[in-house]
Amino acid sequence: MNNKEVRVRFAPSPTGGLHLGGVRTALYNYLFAKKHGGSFVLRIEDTDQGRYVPGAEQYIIDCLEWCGISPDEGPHKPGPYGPYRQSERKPNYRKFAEQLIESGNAYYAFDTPAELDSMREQFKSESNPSPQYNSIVRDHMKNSLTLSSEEVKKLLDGGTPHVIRIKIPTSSDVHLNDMIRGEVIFNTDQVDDKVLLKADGMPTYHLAVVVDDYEMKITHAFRGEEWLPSAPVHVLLWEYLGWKENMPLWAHLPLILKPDGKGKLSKRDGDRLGFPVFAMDWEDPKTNEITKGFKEMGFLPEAFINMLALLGWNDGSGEEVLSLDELTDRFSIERIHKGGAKFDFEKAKWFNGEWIKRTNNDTLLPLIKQIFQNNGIDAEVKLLQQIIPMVKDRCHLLNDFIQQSSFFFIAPAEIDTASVKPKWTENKTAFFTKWIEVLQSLPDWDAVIIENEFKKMAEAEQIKPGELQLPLRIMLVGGKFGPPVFEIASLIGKSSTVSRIQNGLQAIEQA
RNA sequence: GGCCCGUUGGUCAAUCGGUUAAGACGCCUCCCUUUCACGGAGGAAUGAGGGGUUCGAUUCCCCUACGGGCUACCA
Repeated sequence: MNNKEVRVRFAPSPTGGLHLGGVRTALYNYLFAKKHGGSFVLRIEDTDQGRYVPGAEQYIIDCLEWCGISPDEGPHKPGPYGPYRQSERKPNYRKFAEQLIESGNAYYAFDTPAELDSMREQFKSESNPSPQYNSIVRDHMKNSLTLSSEEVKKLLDGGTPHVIRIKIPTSSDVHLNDMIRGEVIFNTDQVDDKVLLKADGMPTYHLAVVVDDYEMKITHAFRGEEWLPSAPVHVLLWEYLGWKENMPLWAHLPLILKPDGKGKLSKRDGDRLGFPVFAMDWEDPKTNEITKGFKEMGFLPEAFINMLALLGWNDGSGEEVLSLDELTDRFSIERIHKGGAKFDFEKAKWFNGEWIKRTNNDTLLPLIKQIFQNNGIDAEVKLLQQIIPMVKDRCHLLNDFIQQSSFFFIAPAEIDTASVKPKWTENKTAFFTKWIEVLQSLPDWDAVIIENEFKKMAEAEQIKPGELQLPLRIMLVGGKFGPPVFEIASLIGKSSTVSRIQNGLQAIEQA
């Protein structure tokens, strides 16, 4: 770190929804940058024109903003090291690839995809199911190592499609000092001659990540563990380009795994198991298929990032509910785990419940109002202000407010008569019929008064109040849930209470 | 197949050679509540296996097993 300003980057590909793992990588970048007073850069790695998805970039920016971890520099927020889209940096890469050819660390390769296929077919064997373009194979291929310089020049001048590959040295060890994993050693005999510059002139990830990290003065590079196997290529590139001194410190993050089976979490798992995998709703522009996001599922951003931060890291204190500021304060790379963590949606919901409880009612209000609106209910603000503190403790998701309080605004569509019908008796019908009259004559409409009257009358009728309270609840809210029943009655008002009892009685009789 | 990474209850995990092996989620019981929750009190449940090193290993080393990642002109 030696006095250099900390600069980190989150470098996603704009290929679709932003995955949990991606958000966590962005989050760790953000936490680390903020903790050290550094800069957090967003770089769009759109070098694969075939996988580019329009709208994905803006979506990523929106997700980060929702999470409260917006980058300091990026395509949306120009800084001194732009442009921040690799496609716009295209002219930049070729010269470095050619510089590598110049220094003997790379070469032109003219093999067609078909020739590569047949090579793989030819070298494929029981003991080597996936042959690589390596030091042995390259001698049998069409490249500037096997062709004469005249032939190469002719091909180049003739505009023959070609790529530039790194020339991996034989039998040497590449050392990588990972901040999380310590020293990892790779033998170059296991590494293949990766393509650096594609036939379309675009760099591959391998070249682009090194060039851009260098030019953007990145000091610490976080990425998923799936990148570890290609790390030696990157280390070699830093060396060959003469930038070794400036190579960022690497941190390969553990993966987020499927809750059940094995393997890394994918969008499919979310669909299959019924929980979101993306930060926010993602609509595929091709198919118009919408994949649910945590936001729309009713998560608070504070809870979402809190849960993610703790998936693979903790501060050792045992405290789990932490704000972004607290996370920033406590974050440390040394405490990031090495092993992958299975995602647990139940725990995620618990985090959200905790955050709903500790979020101001005023902050909650517009969110809840919006959710009601989405459900076709125009919730009156004054009423909401009374309802939110009453029900927030029973909600794990913001959407739970619908189940827990929609009956304040509209009469229940369905009534759970099955819970009361078996124990229903004639005298209960009589009770409620009479009770309606009492209610109508009540001068003041107040929860305590209603409750007292209710109990008084139950006693007079010689029925246990408990036997009557559940039916009353069912009639007012539709089921066995919600806050104290007399408070509900008080809030929905006399006429609604009376009409719901009337309808309820009818429904129970008919059931 | 090869290479690399990993392995404490069902899940997230603390422990940095000596502990009755924390805590949280989930689950179960009880209390509160004649709704559902919240809250409170309890409970069941963990060091993959085998070798070393050491007075002493969950902790250090090795092997095995298991899990994962990578093995594209995708990132």
